[in-house]
Amino acid sequence: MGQAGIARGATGTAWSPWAPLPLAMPPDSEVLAEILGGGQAFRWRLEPGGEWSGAWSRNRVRLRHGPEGALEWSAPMALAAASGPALGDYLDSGRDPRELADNLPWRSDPHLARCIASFPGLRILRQPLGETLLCFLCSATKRIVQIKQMAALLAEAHGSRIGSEGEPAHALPTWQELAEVSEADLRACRLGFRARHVHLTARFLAANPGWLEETGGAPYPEARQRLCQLPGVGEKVADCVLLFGAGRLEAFPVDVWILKAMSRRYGLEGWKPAQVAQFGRSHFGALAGLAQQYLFAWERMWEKAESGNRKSEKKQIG
DNA sequence: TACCAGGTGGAGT
DNA sequence: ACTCCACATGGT
Repeated sequence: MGQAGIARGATGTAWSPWAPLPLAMPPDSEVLAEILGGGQAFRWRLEPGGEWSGAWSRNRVRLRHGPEGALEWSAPMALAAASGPALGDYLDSGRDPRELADNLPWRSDPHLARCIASFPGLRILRQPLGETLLCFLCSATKRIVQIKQMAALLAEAHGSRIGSEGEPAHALPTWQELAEVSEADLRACRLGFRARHVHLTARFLAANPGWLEETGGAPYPEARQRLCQLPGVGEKVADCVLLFGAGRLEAFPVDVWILKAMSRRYGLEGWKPAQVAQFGRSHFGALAGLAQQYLFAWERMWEKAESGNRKSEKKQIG
């Protein structure tokens, strides 16, 4: 594959040659895993070869580390011309994550400083608004791997094909497409009680064209309020949609991990989610959502390490 | 086997 | 306004 020309995978899909992806502060493999697989997006998977394959809108790409820690991308030949710019936009390549993080109040917040240092180059993705809404409607009381599974089933069953073959080969269904899908068929995608929310939201959005796009452009408080009118969307999901699907970095989603983090690291024991959200926006400021992602990543890493420690203790004692 | 997962909505105080 | 709980499903 070193020579010029196209690569052909085992499935027969022709992929463009690997091309460099210019990125300030490219993430190492751990941080890349946090960006693509850490709960912002649910359409990426780590292939056996070590590269990531993902899909959004009508795009499909593969991503891997090249020489010097830089990132390289490849896409199905027919889509490759559009995929480069699209991937740059998706990864917010125009911004330097170090500069963004430097505008967080880490100087007066030792825990935040520690989180930022642990995930250098962490980025907030710029995902399509509709897809972000769909995935986070599915997210309620589910683990990330399960949300990925639901998204994959929805795409396969109800999304249009992207490119020719290989995985993931289907786009997520649009809201127009979802409006034609019965609640029972959504349940068949293992959505459980979330199927009703997706179904009702789809009917609403199909009946109100432009509503979602208008919401994405509205000022934060109004956008949040509008999203919360959708069935299945509460304050947490609304904030995730605005943060990951509309680039609204002031949104501060509060899930169980952030509740733990704010309780353990900031002493906010027993605080309600709405109170924590208010605290987060005011303490972390205009980039609160970025701070949130650092806290989220750090807390999950910490708990994983903690459970690992307990296991090895048990081993030694028993 | 219980308990938990990037929660929300409705009912009852 | 606040508290409690059902809601589907799969993993530990």
